[in-house]
Amino acid sequence: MSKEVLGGEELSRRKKQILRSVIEAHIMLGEPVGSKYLTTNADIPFSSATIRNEMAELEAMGYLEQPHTSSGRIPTKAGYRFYVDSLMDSYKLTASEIVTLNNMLRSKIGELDSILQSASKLVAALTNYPTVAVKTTSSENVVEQFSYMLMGDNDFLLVMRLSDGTVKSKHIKTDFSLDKNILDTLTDQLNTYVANVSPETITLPLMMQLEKSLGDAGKLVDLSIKAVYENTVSSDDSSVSFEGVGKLLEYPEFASVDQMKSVLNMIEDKDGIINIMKEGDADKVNVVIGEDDEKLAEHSAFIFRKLVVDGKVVGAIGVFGPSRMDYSKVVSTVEYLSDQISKTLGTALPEKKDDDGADTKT
Amino acid sequence: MSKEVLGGEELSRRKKQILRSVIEAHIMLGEPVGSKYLTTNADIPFSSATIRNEMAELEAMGYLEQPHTSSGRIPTKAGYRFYVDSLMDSYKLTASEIVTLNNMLRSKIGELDSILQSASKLVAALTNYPTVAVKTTSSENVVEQFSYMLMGDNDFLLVMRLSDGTVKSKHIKTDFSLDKNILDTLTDQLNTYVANVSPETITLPLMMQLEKSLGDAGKLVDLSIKAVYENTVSSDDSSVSFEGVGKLLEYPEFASVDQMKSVLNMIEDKDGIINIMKEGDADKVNVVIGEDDEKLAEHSAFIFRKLVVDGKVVGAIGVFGPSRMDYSKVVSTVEYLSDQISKTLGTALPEKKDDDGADTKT
DNA sequence: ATTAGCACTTTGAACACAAGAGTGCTAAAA
DNA sequence: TTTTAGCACTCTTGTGTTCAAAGTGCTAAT
Repeated sequence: MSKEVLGGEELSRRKKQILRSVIEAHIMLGEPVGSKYLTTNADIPFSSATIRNEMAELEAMGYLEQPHTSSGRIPTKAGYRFYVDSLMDSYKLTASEIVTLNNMLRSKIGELDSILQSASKLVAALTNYPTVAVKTTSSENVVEQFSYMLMGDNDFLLVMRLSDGTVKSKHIKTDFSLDKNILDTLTDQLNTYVANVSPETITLPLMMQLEKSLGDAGKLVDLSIKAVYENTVSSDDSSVSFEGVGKLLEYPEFASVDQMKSVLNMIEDKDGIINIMKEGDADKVNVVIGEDDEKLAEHSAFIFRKLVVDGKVVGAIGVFGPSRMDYSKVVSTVEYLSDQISKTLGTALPEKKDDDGADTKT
Repeated sequence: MSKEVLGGEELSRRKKQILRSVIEAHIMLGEPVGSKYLTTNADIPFSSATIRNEMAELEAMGYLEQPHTSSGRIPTKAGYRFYVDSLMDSYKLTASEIVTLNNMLRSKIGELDSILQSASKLVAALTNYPTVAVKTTSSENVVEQFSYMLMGDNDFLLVMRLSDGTVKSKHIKTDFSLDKNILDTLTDQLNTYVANVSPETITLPLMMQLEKSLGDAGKLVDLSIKAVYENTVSSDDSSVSFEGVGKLLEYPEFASVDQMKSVLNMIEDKDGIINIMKEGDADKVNVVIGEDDEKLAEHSAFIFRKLVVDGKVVGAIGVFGPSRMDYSKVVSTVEYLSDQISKTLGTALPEKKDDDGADTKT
């Protein structure tokens, strides 16, 4: 007769079985599930009355709830949580799903942006839930290497390779004549004194010293440092993009104007998404289940995983859906795909040379 | 008793007045407007009966329609069209609106991406309709200049400046040792033979000749040309982004699940948007009003203008809303803003040098 | 410990009904 | 000839009622 509320106490084997059946049935049907349904459709060798008793207890423990006095039970947030953490089988991706995923990766080799885009399209198609792709800009970005392209007599392009692998450039116009020598000197000095240094530590004395030592090119130091700042410190390049939001409308819990409203708000509130994702662990698939007090809207859940490349978090990929979503399939898909992406983008040199070593383009 | 259907025939002064009043009232209220409403709220010096007669004729002519036998009239697509083309006053932007717009432009000088983004946010806020920002990639993009950055002993970054001003790069790994000489030779040759050439005209013989003449660097020709292709021909960089879609829910005609569905579909169908925009004139604000047969969903309208910089269409900015949207205000806002953006982005060199010649970053 | 049975609650669909809004038309007034 | 008052008619919308279905909790029997 355990009646504790969420006491962390063990559930009997039978309770687990019933909880699990309720949740899986509810994931399938989207409707409250009653005792009778379970007796006929799940293989539980007890009568509806027994199940009713057990469900009443599961409700008291906080795993189930009733929308109103007389309808079946639906899982609470705690119920889903328990399911995800302890009850759920992990879904096996089918061979054809794996093939699809791998094809995508192979064809779009190299580019974070385009990988993210096709990955999220693909996951949306595979899971039938909308996906979110996030590209983060690490705040500790520094310029690792400078270079230039001479354009005319009076302008050139300062090219910077950042530590996250992207390449930025800045078009600089001058009021004096440029030549190869001037720019060689400039980039040499920049590579020596400014590369690999956090922009905050670039001091005025350093800059003045650089300017002096550079002669003609000195006039360009100021502009160059500005360019560095623009592309590291103040660059707000992180992007959040959605794919397949329309799919939500197929799920009755979102097919109301109010629900739609909150979803649209969420979509437009990129910071909200980023914040949720920030709090996740970097080395596993995170499952956030929404409820009243949370950042996430009620009846919705968010499954995501950060993308780690060479030890750095470069983005994340996630799936948004109703709280009754197909956790096991989504978790497996996200897990597999993000692992592969991380590997693909890693610096590991190609083992064999039949594959060209293409990589990181901006 | 003219009873032609849309005969292109002149409407009497009184009919115009009534049509206009109906449309403006409907834009305000969002509901069918009846004869009685007009007698009391618009200053039409006739009785409701007279207005009823006129409205019946306007309906026969195709400018108005009744949702059902006994409710007021609402404008048809033809009605809106006539209103936009002939009846509408142009809205005067208020001083504060102009100030807001100009501030935005000043602060974000230089960068198409970020200008588009803030512009669309601003227009969404100002008009209370969602906005669309489109960036197009001109298909005649060619690489104008090649350069490189040596990274390790076995990899380097091929840097390309494209004719649209953007800079792209590709990370290339090799299975032999690199040095400055090899890469200098490579980029020299690329600049001589491949720069400013449409990628379609790069033939195999040319490539083979290049490979031969380059010695060690020859092995890199193939990869380099591949990089050129990736970034010009097959680069699908045009982007469509929405801002403020949630606002639509405030308008009752969109506050239904079905309507939402079609809107979400539209948002996800970037090509659809691009196609609609393609057909617009480049030198004016275009107003597309949706109806059954059109590309655009019923009850919605789309107002947009292309952004022309130095004679090239680089993008577009548009406003999406219900067909009863506030045309005059939206048209004015879009017009003003897109004019200013086009000017701001034009090549005019900075007059004074107190402003650094910042430009085009990737 | 389990189950059959029953009374009870809630939902949701179907239906009827009244009120309100707006029309078209006719006949009178300007 | 043009305008308007008046009236019958239509359609929508909201409300109240009824009724069946689903599912529960509890008691008593197995």
